[in-house]
Amino acid sequence: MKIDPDSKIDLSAQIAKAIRDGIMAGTLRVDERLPSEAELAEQFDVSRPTVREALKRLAAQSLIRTQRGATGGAFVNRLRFEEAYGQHVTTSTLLLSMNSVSFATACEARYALERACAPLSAQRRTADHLATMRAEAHRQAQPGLSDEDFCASDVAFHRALVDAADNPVLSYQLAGAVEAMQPLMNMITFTARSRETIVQIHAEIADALGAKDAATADALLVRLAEYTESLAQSIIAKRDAAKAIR
Amino acid sequence: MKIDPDSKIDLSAQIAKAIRDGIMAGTLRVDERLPSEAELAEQFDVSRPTVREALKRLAAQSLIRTQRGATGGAFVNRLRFEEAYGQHVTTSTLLLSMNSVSFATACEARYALERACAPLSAQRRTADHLATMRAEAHRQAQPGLSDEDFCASDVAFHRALVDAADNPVLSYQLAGAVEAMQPLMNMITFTARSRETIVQIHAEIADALGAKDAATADALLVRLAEYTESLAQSIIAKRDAAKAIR
DNA sequence: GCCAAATCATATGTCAGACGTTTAATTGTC
DNA sequence: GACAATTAAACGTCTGACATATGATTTGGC
Repeated sequence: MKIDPDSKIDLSAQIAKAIRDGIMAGTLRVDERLPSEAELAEQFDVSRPTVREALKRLAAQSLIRTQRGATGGAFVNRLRFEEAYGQHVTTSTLLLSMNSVSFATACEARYALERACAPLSAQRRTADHLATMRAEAHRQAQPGLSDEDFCASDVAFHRALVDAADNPVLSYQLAGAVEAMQPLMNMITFTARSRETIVQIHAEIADALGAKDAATADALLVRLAEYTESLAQSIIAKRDAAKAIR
Repeated sequence: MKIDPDSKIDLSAQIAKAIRDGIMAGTLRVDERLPSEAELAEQFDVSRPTVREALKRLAAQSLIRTQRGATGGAFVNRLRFEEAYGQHVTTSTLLLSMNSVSFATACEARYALERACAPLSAQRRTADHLATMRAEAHRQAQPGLSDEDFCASDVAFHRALVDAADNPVLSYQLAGAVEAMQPLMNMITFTARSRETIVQIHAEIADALGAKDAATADALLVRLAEYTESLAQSIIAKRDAAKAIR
């Protein structure tokens, strides 16, 4: 890849792209060391700060890691699911908030995806997953729990459900949909009765998965989706009514 | 957010985090202009190059955009689904290749997710979506098509299927699963007969969606998943046999 | 001869200052 | 009033330097 100094695009962006392409094409292998900043600067015929800006771009995407010292430098990073999680959730959260995605749309996507992995979860869930789900459900029944903590526990419950499918690709893709919804969920104030309903469904889902009963789990997820949706709608209705009075 | 010069972490990473937190918390709103690089340098008590490295990190995630000139500067970027697509696909592709995710695992995730949106697609598909799907299926039947082009058309077909669900959140999350599988699919050499089978199923899927028949579409996706899986397995078996001879 | 400490070399992290380029606003002229 | 020249602000890039971390080498002592 050549660098064009007269391009409209930043040199650092062009250099970052060139290196990224190399990583994606396999020219640069995992744990391989890139040339030093000084060498890269010479190769691309730019200054070291420009090279550094390019490397920081790649570091922001976890494509490389840097190490100081004598044998240091920039290394092609093995991208792991756990690392990518955070970025994916961050991006998804911002996508929802910045594009004013409705609660209904996000909710629909989330439950559609969860239902997709429910059959696999029913088949493969371990005792560990069931224990986590039951523990979170139990936690959600505690009276003193704040709305925020309730939502956090809700996310943990559903994460366990998804992870039970034992497919890292599914877990990764769903993390964006499930965790990114938390800010939207946080806008809901849960009454004691609504919590009771949710906890009840959660417990039944855990039971269904425990019995490897995919059909029941699916039906329960549908119920949960509908209930969550109706809760949100009543909140929105109340808010609109309050606004109308004002 | 305070910056700690004695921290083990790069100053530029700390500054990037501070600004990112501001964006996520809503302190910095979309299209709002950040202070100039010189002002940021003074605020965080670092040099301008350090600030610039931080800004490049954020630019790599499309969280900000920069503009030159008198009224230029760094602006909080409205993250759009279309922009985020590319990054998501890149990351997903690397996750698959760097973690040696098996074809079976990726395939399972992909079809589970596609099945999740099939009912919605059956309900909401427009004439446009159907036309795209039929056009791609027709293209896949052309004799001279290379394996690579066949796979690309396959991706286009499934993208249309997913987009037909008319839920941007679903489309976004699935893009990672569907498009990231392309390199894995490219490793399969499609015989004339296997292509015929796939094209046939594609055509039937389009018909089922045209008839708003979710159940049939779901069954067809299951068949397609199983067929794709068996194709991959026979390829792997052949390759292993060839390896055993050597 | 072997182990430990001091030294060295290398590479990243950070800084200071400067110049070029882009772009919008201002000013000046006709 | 419209158009052209000037100006100022801000990013993009470069040069050169110093600080700091860290593995490798050398040195010194036993």
